[in-house]
Amino acid sequence: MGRSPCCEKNGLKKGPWTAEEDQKLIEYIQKNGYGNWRTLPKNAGLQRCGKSCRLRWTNYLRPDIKRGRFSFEEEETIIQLHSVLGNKWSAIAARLPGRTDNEIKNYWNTHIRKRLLRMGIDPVTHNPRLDLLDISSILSSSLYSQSHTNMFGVQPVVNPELLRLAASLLSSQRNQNTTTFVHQNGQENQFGSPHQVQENHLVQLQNQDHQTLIQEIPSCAPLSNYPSCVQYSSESSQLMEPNVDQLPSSFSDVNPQTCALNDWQNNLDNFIAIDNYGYHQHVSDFDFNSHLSNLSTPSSSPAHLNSNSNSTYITGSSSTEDEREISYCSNLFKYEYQEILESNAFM
DNA sequence: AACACGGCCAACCGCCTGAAT
DNA sequence: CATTCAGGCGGTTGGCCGTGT
Repeated sequence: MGRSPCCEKNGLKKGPWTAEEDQKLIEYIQKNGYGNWRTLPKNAGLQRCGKSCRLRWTNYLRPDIKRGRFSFEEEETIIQLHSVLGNKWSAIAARLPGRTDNEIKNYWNTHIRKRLLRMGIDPVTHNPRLDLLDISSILSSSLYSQSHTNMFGVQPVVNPELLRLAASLLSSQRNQNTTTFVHQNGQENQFGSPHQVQENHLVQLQNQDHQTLIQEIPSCAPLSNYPSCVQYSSESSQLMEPNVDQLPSSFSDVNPQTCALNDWQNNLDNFIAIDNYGYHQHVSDFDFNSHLSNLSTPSSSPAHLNSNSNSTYITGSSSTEDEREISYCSNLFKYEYQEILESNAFM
């Protein structure tokens, strides 16, 4: 009934491959190609099962394998694809040339997953972690304490617990498969369920009269729950739909060591930043230096916000992890912006 | 120096799918 | 239709290695 396990035979070696075994496998495949993995080990003189040979070749010995650390762009791609595809590692790997499903899976589990958890994001759903919701704390903090600070080291202007409660309530509404975004001019738009690619982004803003406004901003962004940026209307003290015409013309390319912020600097008044905890702050009020010093570990040199005649940028951390974290936050802003444009949701 | 601990990742395991018989 | 097989996939494991005590 069915097939028997391929490694059932006695005498077949398991465990780490030796250099000699690798050489035998490489030489055989270079000479004969790889077609029948079951007969390959015998023909190649290897005491391994075919499956072990195939895995060794596809995950390690293949000449087109890209070794070394994942680039920032690769990491972004993985997160984006995972938010759509889930744990379909092979499908994700198919879009990352030179990377194997095994490598991506390992990298997800050891790096990205932990990073998202640290940021309060559920790595499965890519939504804010509602398991952190504590009803009692919500009830006892209806007037949110201004002493809270967020990951950027600044005081938030909204209550994150309330945000999560609102998210929970809206989540139940979403089960009806549609949500409504109220347009600035009163027109209503309908959007699909949260698990569709057209994701909705919950935005909450507390105005100067401490009245809480809750709206949903569609973003067409798998990353819409990551630190993001939408336009803020100071006239009405309400969060309005982004006016695409007033968004920065471009965001400079970001590399792990230098994050150009000049576009932000020129448009700060038009934006409100929202981190993944739901904290809001005018971009102009963001204490980037404070945020960067928080990211820096004692063993690394502190990162700095620098300026020259052309741009403002982040530099200085000797820790690769810090650099990645810095560019991560910055690049996520960029993503949100690009996806707003691409979605045509507001046009 | 010795030990404990945790992170990382190559490799394995079990299951699934589709093709061949 | 049932069985067998090869290959693929995702989850899990075990050992290596760096770091902290």
